[in-house]
Amino acid sequence: MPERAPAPRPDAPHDGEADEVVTAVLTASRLLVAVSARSLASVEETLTLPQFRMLVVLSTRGPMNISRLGTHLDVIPSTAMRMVERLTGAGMLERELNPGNRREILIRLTAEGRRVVDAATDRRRAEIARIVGAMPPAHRTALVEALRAFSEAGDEPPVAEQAAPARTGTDMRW
Amino acid sequence: MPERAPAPRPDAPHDGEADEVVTAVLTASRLLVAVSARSLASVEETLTLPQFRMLVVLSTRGPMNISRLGTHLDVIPSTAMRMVERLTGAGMLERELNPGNRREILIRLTAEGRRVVDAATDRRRAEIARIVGAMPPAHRTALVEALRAFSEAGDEPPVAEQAAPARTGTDMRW
DNA sequence: CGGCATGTTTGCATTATGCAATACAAATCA
DNA sequence: TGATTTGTATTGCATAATGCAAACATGCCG
Repeated sequence: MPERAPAPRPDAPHDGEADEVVTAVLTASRLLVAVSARSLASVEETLTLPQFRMLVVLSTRGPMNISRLGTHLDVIPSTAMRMVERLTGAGMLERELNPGNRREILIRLTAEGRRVVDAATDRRRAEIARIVGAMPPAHRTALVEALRAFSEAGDEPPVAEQAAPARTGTDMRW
Repeated sequence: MPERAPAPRPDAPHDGEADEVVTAVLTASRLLVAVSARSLASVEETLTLPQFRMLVVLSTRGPMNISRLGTHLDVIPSTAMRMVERLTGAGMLERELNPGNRREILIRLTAEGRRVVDAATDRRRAEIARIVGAMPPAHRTALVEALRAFSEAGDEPPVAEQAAPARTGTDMRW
């Protein structure tokens, strides 16, 4: 392993307070992942997380071709291809020949696919809402603002070293 | 300890404020997962996320047998078995025959395995710290408290099977 | 038309996973 | 103590997710 020096290090290594924040974030992120997995499992036992992500992309962005679909999921076309085949076989997707361009094929959700997405999404939001509901109300508002600030701060393109698409063990990126 | 609702309603009401919180949480969670994937990829291209999780479990909980290891990762023994084989082949794990009980085998990290875990963990904490550092300081403290309340509200482990946190806190797992 | 770019498929290899069956070892029972 | 049951590890078999490279198909240009 190349001990490549990490480019971004704009902050002091061991600041007690910063450590506290980082730990809080990491802990919360673990909970969030667990919630997602649970919600999905409760709706569709046979659906994997990558498959669910594909349905979600099609649901929120509308029909698109295999390559673009793969791009949204950070996988190469061949992977997207096989996933589409499986989900088509499961009745959740359908392929539509694009009349204007015969080398592209539009992939779209079927009614069944949309049903699954909606059910899982509702379930996840409900689970998160349940957890939030168990928080002291004062913390709820603080959470919204703090998370917004956090998301905003993290939105910036990852400093340097963005070039590599970074090999994908990257599952569960709902 | 906050007044965590003893009987959380299984169905959450969809009032505007709750929706806001849920949306903020979902948005932040996407960012967190992306950060995790990036950090791992930047340290070890050949390591998958499940493999990394296995190393982390062994790092934070110490050596254990295949079955328990699988339990911590939510996979069945055969899956854990094969993962151990691969990671052993990669020089990150080693098997130790248990003298007191010949039907169990202890799996432990090698120095190389520990190095990988530490590097990836440091990298991830650094990335999060970078994001947090870009937040207004006032929001930082609010974030800690709010996330703690959130994690606590959602911490409903089936059993209390967590031993004392062996090392430097933060058993963030993946 | 001929080459280049864009998209889709296939072939091949590896990892992750679950289920079922097997092989041992330890514990329990009759 | 010998037979049965239980706990672990391991192997066989099957499917999904992935990447890379190569084979095709189609659209565009000069």
